[in-house]
Amino acid sequence: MIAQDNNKKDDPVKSVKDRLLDAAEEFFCEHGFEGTSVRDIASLAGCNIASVNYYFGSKEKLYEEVWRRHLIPMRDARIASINEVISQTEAKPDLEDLLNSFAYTFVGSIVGTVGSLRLGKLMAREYIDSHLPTNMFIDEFIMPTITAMHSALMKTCPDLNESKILMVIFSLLGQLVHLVHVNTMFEHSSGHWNLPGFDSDEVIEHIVKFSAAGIRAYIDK
Amino acid sequence: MIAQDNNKKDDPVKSVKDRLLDAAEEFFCEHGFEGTSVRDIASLAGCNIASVNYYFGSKEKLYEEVWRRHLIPMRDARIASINEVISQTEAKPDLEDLLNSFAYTFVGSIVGTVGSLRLGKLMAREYIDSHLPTNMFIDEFIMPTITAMHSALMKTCPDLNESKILMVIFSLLGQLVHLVHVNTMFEHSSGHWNLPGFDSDEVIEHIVKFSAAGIRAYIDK
DNA sequence: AATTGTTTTAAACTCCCGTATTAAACAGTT
DNA sequence: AACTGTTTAATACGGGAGTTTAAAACAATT
Repeated sequence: MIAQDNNKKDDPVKSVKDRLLDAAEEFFCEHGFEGTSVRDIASLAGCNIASVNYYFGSKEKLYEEVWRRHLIPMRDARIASINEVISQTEAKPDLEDLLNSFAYTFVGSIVGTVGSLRLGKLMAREYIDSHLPTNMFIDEFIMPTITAMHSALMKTCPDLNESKILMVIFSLLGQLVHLVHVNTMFEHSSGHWNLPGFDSDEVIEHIVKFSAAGIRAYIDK
Repeated sequence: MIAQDNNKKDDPVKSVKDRLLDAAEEFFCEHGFEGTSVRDIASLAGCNIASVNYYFGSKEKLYEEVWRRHLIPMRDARIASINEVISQTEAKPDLEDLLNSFAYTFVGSIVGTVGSLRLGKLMAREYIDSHLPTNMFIDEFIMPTITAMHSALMKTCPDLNESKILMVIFSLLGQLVHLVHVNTMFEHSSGHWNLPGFDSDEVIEHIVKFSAAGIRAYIDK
């Protein structure tokens, strides 16, 4: 038998279905939906081409499965990190605590571990052209997170005009998404333009300070 | 001869090369590089498939040409808007003026006119998986803009620690890029989740106020 | 009018795609 | 051991991709 390099067939513990999901995730994140073939996936998973259709029915269904594996846990982790801060105390929670907790969970669930690092790219791709069922990404993922942050901010900053809350969430998300993008870009650049001293923790610390000041600009007046 | 609908063959003033560039831009923005075929482009331009290779050599080269048409003007407009503010007065320029001018130029050059609206999508796609020559996007476009903004901020906020300047530029760009992304998303959503009162001008006004406060958090201490 | 160089055309070429088919290998039960 | 349902395997199918080719159409010059 010809040796098959660079695949995951030898992993004895994972089932074919899981190996397919892992391989699909890697390829979808790296090259997008249209950019990856079921042959690529099957080859990396170390199994036959027909397995994709056998286990998932189609390439689209496999893509959706890849998403569902992480979508719900990510969303729940973010919402939980929000609720954790605002339920710690009966009194008004600290703004910096809320921002810090949310920022770390937001970025950490994407770039934290090596295995889920690529999810940032997957998210960004889905932003632009969706291959998921209609608005599943927005409705089941983005909106619940925004809603949780919305009520948390109302409790943390009672004096903040409600019409401005969406704005500050917008700014916060913009910075965090940008951080994820930059992180994923660095992963694949040839490295000749890596910014000096670009440390994720440092950037998060900055985002918290920067955003807290931005939010308070609407309060202190 | 069979009538060819929905193409631009009838435009008498534009050359085949320009029609190809227009058609390619439309398709590349809408469906991405891998998502569009040279047959689509040629059909929309109202010319033969072989014309793409005849005039541009390859699909990749055509894509690069599409970029170059807008890359340089956009970059120059942004840098000019920065320099305009800081050269208006011999004294220290106003921070809000700088941010406001840059923000409007940044967003306006992408979503301002109908014709260049799609550039937001093109940018967003290029962020994720580049089909341009290595780092052409970063080196020729992003970096010069950051550098111009860097020196402008140094002049506007002399007390701002230089190590923090990159951070605040990061935050500013993150919010602006996010605004562009959201704008492009709304363009193609089914509209059932359009945020109430999401007005670009209002958001820019917010970003300026939010960011100015964030920047001053590093100064007033 | 003939010639030359350029542009446009239709068709073919080669390659890879997602999926379907069919049979072989396997695992568990009787 | 034979049967049964599940999983893997090799292969074929129809289609679309980017590119190339060679001839036709055109334009300009002599």
